[in-house]
Amino acid sequence: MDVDRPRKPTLDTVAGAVGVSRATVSNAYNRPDQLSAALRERILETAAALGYPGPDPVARSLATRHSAAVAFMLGQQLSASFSDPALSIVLDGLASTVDGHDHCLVLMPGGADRGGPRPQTVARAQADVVVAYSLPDDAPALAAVRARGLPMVVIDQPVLPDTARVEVDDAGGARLAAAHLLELGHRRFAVVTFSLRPDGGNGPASPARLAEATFRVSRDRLTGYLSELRAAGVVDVPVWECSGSRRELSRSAGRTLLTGDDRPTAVLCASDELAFGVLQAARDLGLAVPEDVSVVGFDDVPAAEHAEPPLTTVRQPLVDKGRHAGELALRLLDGGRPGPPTRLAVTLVERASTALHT
Amino acid sequence: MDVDRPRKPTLDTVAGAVGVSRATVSNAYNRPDQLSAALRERILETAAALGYPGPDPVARSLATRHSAAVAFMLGQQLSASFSDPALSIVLDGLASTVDGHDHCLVLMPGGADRGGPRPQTVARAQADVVVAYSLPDDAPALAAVRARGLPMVVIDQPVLPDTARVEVDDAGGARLAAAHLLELGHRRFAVVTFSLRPDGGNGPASPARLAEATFRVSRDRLTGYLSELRAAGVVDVPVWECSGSRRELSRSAGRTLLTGDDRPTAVLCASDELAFGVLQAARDLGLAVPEDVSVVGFDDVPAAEHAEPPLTTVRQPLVDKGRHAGELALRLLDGGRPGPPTRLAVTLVERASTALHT
DNA sequence: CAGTGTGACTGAAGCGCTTCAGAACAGCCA
DNA sequence: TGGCTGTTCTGAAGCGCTTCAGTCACACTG
Repeated sequence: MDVDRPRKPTLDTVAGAVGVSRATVSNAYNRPDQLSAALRERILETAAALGYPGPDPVARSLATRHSAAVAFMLGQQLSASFSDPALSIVLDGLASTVDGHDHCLVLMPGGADRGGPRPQTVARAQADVVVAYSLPDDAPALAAVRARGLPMVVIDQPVLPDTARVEVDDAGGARLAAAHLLELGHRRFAVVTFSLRPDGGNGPASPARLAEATFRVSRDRLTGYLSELRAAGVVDVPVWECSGSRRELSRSAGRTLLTGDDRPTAVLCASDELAFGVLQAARDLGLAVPEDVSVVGFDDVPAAEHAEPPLTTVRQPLVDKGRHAGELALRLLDGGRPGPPTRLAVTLVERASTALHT
Repeated sequence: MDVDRPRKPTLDTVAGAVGVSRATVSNAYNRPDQLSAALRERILETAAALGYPGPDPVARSLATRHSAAVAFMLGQQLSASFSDPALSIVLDGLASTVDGHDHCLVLMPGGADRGGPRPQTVARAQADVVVAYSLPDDAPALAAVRARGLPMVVIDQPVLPDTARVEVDDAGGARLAAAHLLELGHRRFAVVTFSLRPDGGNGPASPARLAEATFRVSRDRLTGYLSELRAAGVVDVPVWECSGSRRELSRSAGRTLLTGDDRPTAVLCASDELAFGVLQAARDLGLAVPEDVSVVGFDDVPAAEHAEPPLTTVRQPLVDKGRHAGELALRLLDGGRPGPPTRLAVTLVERASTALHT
C-alpha cells in the first residue's frame, strides 16, 4: 500500500521539474539576488504546484551548521508558571524576541534532575544557544550544555565562566524593601520565601538550610532582607520556606507566622505571589493590612496593583529580562562574545500594603 | 586566531582515535548490542577524553528522518499563560509526556498571524508532529502545517481532516452549569466570556459577533450556556466579551453587569479566571456571593477551590488533556493513524459560589 | 574436515540541503 | 576584435550521522 504513495518532493524534485540545478532552486529560496526574477518566479510556482513546502529545516541546519533555534532551560516544572507569573512574562519576552528573528524556541522544563532538565534532554536538543533560567547552581543540565560547547546566557543565576548574563539586583531590591519597612518603624519581621533547594522543603528554614540554598534568587532576596535588618539590629527573624510559589503555600505559612502575641508587624515575601497568600492569611485571621501588619512582595507582577490592598513591592523589569536574554542569545548565535553582564535596575513601588508601625 | 582552534570532534574523530569504523562508533551510542562491551567501553572513554558530546542531533535527525521533537502551537501570546492557568497545566502535561520519551518541545507562541504563529515560523520548525492548542479556526499556521505534511493533533479545536484530536465537551459542561443555576431558581443571567475572535474586542457582544466567533472554546461554552437557558425560556441574556482572560477584565465587566435594578442573579463565566474577576466585582459593589448573586466558572483550576467563596465550576481534566495530546503525538510520530477523537469528560463541581435564588 | 552458524565489525550509500569556485554568455568600451 | 566586467547558472564537495548488506574470523557440529 505504501508502494505508490508519492515521495515527498525535495529540492531535487523541483529542480528536475523546472530543469535547473539544485543550487538554483536553493538560491531561489535563500538568495533571490543570485538568479533572474523570472526564473525565481517559475521555480516558486513549480514548487507550489508540486506541493514542495520549502527547504527542509533539518537538512538546512546541517548544511549551514546552525539550527535557528534557542533552547530555554527551566529550574522548575512548567506548571509552576501558572503560579509564577514572572516566569511566563520573561518567557514571553524571550519568545517574541527570538521569534521576531525567525528562530524557534525549544523548551526544556526542569524539575527532573536536581531541578533542571535532564542532561539527556539537553544533549538531544536541536538548538545552538541556550538560555538558562533560574536553575539551581549544581544542575547537571548546566554541565551538559558545557559539554556540547553551546554558548549560553543565564538569567537569575550565579556567574558561570564564559556565559552571557542578565541579572537583576535581587539583594539590593530586597534591601530597599527592608529599609522601607524599617523606616516605617517596624521591628518585628518575618520572611516568606520560595524554594531554597529543589527538594520540596516546606516550613521554617534553619540558618543551616539558608546557608545551603542553591537557588540564587531565593538566596539573594533572602540575604538582602536579612542583612538589611541585621544592620539595623534586628536579628532572629523567622524565615518560612514554601516548597513552591503558589499562594496557597504562603497562605498557610502566613497563618502560622501571624498567630501569637509577638507576631510580626511586617512580612517580607520573596515574590508577589507569595505576598498574595500572606494577604489572604491576614484576612483569614481578621488582621487588617496595613494597619495590623505590613506586607511587601517582589517582582511587581500586573496583579500586584490590583491586590487588596494594592501591594508594595520591588519592581523588576520582567519583560526586559526576557527580551534582553533573547537579544544576548541572538548575539551569541552570530558569534558574538558574552560581554559583561547586563544588570537591570529594580525599584521600590510603594503602594498600600505597608504603613507606619503605630 | 581562529586557525588553531581545534575543530569540534565528530564521530569520525572518535572513530579515528579508537581505530574503528564510524559505523561502530555510531553503534556504540545507538545499538550497544552490535558490538562487544569492551570495545564499546573503549569508544565511550575515548569520546569522553576527546570531549565528544555524542552524536549531533541535527545530523542524526537528517539521517533518521525524524527529529524527536514535537511542536506546540498556541492561539495566544505566551504571557497569556499567567492569566490562563489552564494553558500552563495542559502544556505541562504535554511537556512531561513528551520529555519522558526523550522528545523535545518546540514552542510556537501565537498572537502574530490571525491569532496563531506565523506560517514562516511553522515552516522552519524542526519537529515532526505538531500539537495545536486553541487556535482560531482560520489561523494560517494550520495551513502551514498541512503544507509540510506533518501529522497534527489538535486540542480544543474544530475537526480538521486527518488530524488526531483531544476534545472536551465544552458545550455539555456549560449546559450542566446553566442547568444547575436554573434548578436553583435563577432567571436573570449574564455571561462573561473571553475572546471570540483574535481582534481585541472587549465589551458587550452582539448576536452577530457571537455568530462569528472563531475561537471554538469560547463559542462552545457560550452556546452551551445560552442554549440551555433558551430551552428554559430564558432569552436576551447579556454577553460580555473580555479581550483576554485576565481577571481584571472580567472584574470591570462584572462591575457594569452587576449594576442596576434588574441586575442578574447569576453570572456564567467562560473560565475560572474570569469568574474570579466577577467575584471581585461583586465584592467591589458590596454584593454577597452567593446570597446576592451566584457565580460559576469553568475549568476547575487549583485556585477555584481556594477562592472566596470556593467556586462552583465545571471541571475539565486539564493535565489529562495535555498528557493525551502528548501520547497521541507520540503515536503519530510512530506512524500511527489519527483514529477517532479522544473525548474527555467534564463534571460539575458544586461549591459555595452558587445558591438558591430567593 | 567440510559445513554452518554466529558475533563483531566495516564500506559505502544516502538523508536534503548550502556554498563556492567556476563556466558560459552577453554587453561594453576602446 | 580583444579584453573586461557582470550576470546567471551549475558541479561537486561536504555538513555529521545512520543503516544495511556484507566480509571476516572463529567456534561448533556431525
